Amino acid sequence: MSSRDRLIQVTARLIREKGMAATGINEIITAAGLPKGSMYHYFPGGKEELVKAALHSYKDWLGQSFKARMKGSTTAEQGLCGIVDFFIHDLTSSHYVAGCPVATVALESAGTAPGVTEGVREVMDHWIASLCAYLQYKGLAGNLTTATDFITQLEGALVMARIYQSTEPLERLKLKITELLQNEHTTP
Amino acid sequence: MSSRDRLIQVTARLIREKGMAATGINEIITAAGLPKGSMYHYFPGGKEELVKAALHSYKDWLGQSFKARMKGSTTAEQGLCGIVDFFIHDLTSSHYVAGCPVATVALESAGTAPGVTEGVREVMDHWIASLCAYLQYKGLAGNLTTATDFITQLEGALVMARIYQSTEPLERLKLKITELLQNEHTTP
DNA sequence: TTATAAAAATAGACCGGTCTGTCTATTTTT
DNA sequence: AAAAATAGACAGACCGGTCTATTTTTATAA
Repeated sequence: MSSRDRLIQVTARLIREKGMAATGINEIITAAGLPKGSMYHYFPGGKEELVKAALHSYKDWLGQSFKARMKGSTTAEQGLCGIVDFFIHDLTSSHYVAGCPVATVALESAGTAPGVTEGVREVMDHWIASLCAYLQYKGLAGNLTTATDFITQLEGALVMARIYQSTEPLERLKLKITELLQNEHTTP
Repeated sequence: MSSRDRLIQVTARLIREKGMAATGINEIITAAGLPKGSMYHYFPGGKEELVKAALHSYKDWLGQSFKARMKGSTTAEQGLCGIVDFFIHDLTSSHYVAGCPVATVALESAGTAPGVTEGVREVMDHWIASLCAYLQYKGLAGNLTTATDFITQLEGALVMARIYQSTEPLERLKLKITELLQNEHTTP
């Protein structure tokens, strides 16, 4: 992996675990095994640019994972269920250290760093659009609202899962998927 | 207000806006107009103890607000709607700087500071129990699950609201309250 | 193919500032 | 007089970021 990619990967992991403010530049370059010069060579914009690149990498990574789980399933219900399972696996295998890759940064930056929040928004938009395309592909009259509702509930479940160190909130979300899909295309 | 309370209030506001890691002790004491000696006099445990005290204050404050909105409403639907409206007001009047008081800290501390996460969990437990008691008071066969589901969806909506700087996620939650209550006590 | 110039990347010392936390006084209250 | 609270200097570590070399790679020309 290139030095640039290594910086992004390390940053992505650290901000996912403890957020942006608690993740230092020195910590990042030490974990990546690179000198500070390299970091500011690839990311002249400093920490903010690096964080945005890390968010961007999540956009691609999760977007791909979403598509894979969608296309590998026969029904929309199964697809959404697979996405939830994906996060269940991530949570348990990391002992609840790895939650939603962007939520922590989103809350940290909401009032203070508009540029970072914009990056978060781009990731969200991509996830929702990706999900929406899948729902339509599966023949559902799914619109952006349906996909947005699912992601919203997923975010809530991920917050609660990390607080209580339990997958129960996500298991409950899985139970509600059918109902969520049914209710959506009956309402205007 | 006592010096101790002032420290708690200031800390509560700051961690709500930008989290725990980005909020410094010096910033807190400056905003509170107190010397460092006072801070470590009241909170010998340092930053963590102060943050936990701030979380505790949120427990009381929001718990009271919840009860007030519940008792002031005729139906359970109206009560829950009032809670959502409470957050809508907080978000808009603060220009989306003030979201859920504990979510940011919850995500920041989930993997790194167990003591703080425990504080978050105590707040959540209190909110859920308070909500549950209200649902039963209103004659619903509401159990902990119903209240937990509502809070979970509220958390998700609050995250999305801050990302998109919009109250729409919360407005959509309001529309789903009736359905949420109906579905709950029909399932075992 | 080799010599050389230009560009890219690596390396880390260093800067001013801020971090949490400690410590000793001094003032205020009991 | 004793206890509580206020006051802030100070310490050692770390912060993000800048800056100058040095090494490595790439491109070009003989």
